[in-house]
Amino acid sequence: MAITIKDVARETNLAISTISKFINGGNVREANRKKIEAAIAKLGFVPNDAARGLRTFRTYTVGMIMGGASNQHTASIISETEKILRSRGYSLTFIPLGTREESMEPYRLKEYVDYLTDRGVDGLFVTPMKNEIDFLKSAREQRIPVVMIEEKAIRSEADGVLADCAGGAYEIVEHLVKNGHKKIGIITGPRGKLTADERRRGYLRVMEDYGLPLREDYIIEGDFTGKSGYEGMKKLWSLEDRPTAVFATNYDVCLGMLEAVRNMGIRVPEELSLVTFDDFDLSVIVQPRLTAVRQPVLQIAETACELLCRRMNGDMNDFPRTVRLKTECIYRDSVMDLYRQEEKGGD
Amino acid sequence: MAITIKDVARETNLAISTISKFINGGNVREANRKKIEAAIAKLGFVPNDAARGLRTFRTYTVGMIMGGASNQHTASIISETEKILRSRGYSLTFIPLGTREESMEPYRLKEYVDYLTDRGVDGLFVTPMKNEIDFLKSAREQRIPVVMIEEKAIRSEADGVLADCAGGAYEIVEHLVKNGHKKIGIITGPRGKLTADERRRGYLRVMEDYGLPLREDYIIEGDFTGKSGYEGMKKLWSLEDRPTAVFATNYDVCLGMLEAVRNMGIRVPEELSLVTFDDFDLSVIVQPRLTAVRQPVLQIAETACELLCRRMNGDMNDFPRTVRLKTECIYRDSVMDLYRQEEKGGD
DNA sequence: ATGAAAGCGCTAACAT
DNA sequence: ATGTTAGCGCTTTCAT
Repeated sequence: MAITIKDVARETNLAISTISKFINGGNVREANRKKIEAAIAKLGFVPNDAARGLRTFRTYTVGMIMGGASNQHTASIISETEKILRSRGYSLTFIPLGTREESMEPYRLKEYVDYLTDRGVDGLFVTPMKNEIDFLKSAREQRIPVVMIEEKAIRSEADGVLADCAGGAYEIVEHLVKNGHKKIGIITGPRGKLTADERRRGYLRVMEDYGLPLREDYIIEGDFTGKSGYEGMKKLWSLEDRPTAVFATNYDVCLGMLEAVRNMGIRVPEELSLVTFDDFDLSVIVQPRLTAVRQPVLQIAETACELLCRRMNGDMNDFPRTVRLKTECIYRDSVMDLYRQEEKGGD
Repeated sequence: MAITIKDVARETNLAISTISKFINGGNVREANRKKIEAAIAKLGFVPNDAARGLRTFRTYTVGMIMGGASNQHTASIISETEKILRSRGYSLTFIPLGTREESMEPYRLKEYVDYLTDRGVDGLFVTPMKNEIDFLKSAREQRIPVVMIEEKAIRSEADGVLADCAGGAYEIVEHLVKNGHKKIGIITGPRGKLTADERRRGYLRVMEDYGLPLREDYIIEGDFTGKSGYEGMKKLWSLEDRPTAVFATNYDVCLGMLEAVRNMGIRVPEELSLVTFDDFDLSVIVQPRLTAVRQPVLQIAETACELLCRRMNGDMNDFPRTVRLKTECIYRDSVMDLYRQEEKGGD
């Protein structure tokens, strides 16, 4: 950091303001442009962001508060987001939310947002596990734009980019129905969390549209943790009239569910069919390979960056905006075709 | 960011420099201390890091270049590191290396280091997938301390914190031997990568110490990717004289190996015993549960932070330092006891 | 212990 | 198009 704009000015015999202008894309005489470029290269000058930020009231930094990336899905979003942001001149200050083993630390969210807005960020990505009371307060007060990824604040105080959860859930549950399943269990996410509610809604709509009876004992209230998946599965299997298929509404729930399935020695899909939201990166090694809803992670990242950058540039045109991205169902081996089984004379 | 130190000075009728002194832990009269604290609380003053950094030539930011966190192991390190650093007043600028699906992007490492040192960081954590030529050059020139996590630069230009790989590998391979295995395959990491070389060494030492013949066809040269695990396993299984056990030297290799095992319908541990480096967070759902070497992730994070903070405070006392942390073997169900099998009259 | 003032590197308003 | 200069918020001598 020894080389400053002053050194470049001296080297080129130009005023520092001219150098500054050049750096920021202003017009300079062709001859000077070359001189400046040469000097910058020779000296290895890099603008000091702290100094620049002091004047412009910008930090060229974007904060990101997100789950601990213990799955490919989240990891891809982080990775892609960082790459795009960096290409646009922002670096990423990252605060990981607790990983699966730890507690969910739900009540820290506001603290993290405050921390980042205090330290200074030009924008913020947040993917809450659970919405806290007015956790975006400091961002709002300081007019720091926030884009929520994979979630949407109830009070529309931020933009949101998320998958079409209801649609994805609908499609995958419908797949079960089309394969002859009528007794379908679901392990849900926490009430009040939009993505959770929507996935539940997708399930409910399929049941409604196909005229299938809604059984309360098949709807397990979970909270998107592995534990709730594990216990939910146990509960479902302990029913007298067991479901023939279960829908896990996110990655962690699915993990817990699989653990229970394994512990109880349930054969999939012979005894029980399984589908899940969030594509399972380890599906290649999990027996059998899971039929799943895949979220368009790259698109989510791109859209979120695009939106946040627009906001950071002051374009609040369509605020608050909620962008929905289509999901994709990946059909694998975890669903039994009950019709075919019947033909074969099976149970 | 509207409230500045000036406002606090005005509110308290003290000089700016006194407020500054107080903020930085200097001595002020008791009465003034109270006045200042009250004013800060009332106004909600937060020091501007950009301005502060402009004077102190610090950014209060630490860079981290690390794998994309697609497994629990990496996620825990990132999460823990960020938490510790934040408690010490640093925020984390994160650059994820490519996730598993993508290319390894090995030749970008230097670019990332340059980016971070240019943007300005007080310190740097790096976990390279592969060492590039002098990728720490810019950090060295700018005297930005670097702590390598889970790796150690060949040229000792940085501190390193890593698990006792050779020891861990030794222990887990020895476990195979103790269970009667003599024909043991290994899928290695890339030559020249310290952690890879050490894990290989642990394997070799067991073979040496127990007087087991070293068979070249059992040593598969991999590169720590899932692909090499997959292909390595296929190669091993295609041998006329197959190994009875295989050692996967990292998480990704293990994943690939498991995929191959699954595709070829190999029964574990009946036909083949498996052990792996890096504890498998999904071991609960992988059939059978894998015997693995667990790295002390929390300790690694703590030690790395401790070391980097010392360096950032100018304490280069024991530089360059390499800290070794003991691993732990988790014994599960993926290893067949060949002795017991013999008694039973098995093959 | 407190205050006055210089200046970190940069941008932006204004003057040329 | 280029130069001059003030000042962003803070730390840090140097006086007092």
